[in-house]
Amino acid sequence: MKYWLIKSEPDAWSWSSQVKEGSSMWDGVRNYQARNNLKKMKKNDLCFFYHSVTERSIIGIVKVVKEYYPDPTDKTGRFVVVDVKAIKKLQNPVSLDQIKKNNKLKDIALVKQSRLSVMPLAKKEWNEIINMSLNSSNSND
DNA sequence: GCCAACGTTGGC
DNA sequence: GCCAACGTTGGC
Repeated sequence: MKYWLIKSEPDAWSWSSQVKEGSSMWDGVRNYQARNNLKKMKKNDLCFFYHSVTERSIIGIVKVVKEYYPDPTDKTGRFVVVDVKAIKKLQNPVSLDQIKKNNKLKDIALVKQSRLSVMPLAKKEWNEIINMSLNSSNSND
């Protein structure tokens, strides 16, 4: 079981779209590093769903329900998608600000590589973010 | 194969 | 809305 974080601009594809659709393709990735991460995803891996730009918060959790296959929206045939399904919304969204302030999370790609849209998370980083989502008063650590 | 130019992303 | 950072493209 691996853990990931995937980003979307809520204007393009939001958490509520994901919930409404249930299981759906995670398409539109046009970056090789992100694609390579998609290819490493296994069925039942979990991903944080992050809203970029307007909200800059992790809002929910999705599960990989189908491993990678070619992205039908990509005419070059170079990129892939996975299918993901909304599992649950976080009790409290975890904002980019909170993540940046958390010393245990200072090395995650979300902070260091702000443009990467699909990134792996270590289990302890995953757990740390889960903890933060359970505790809205968690501003410092 | 290098690198300048360009386009895109995403934080601010 | 701006712009820095970064990835990609294409000319050489």
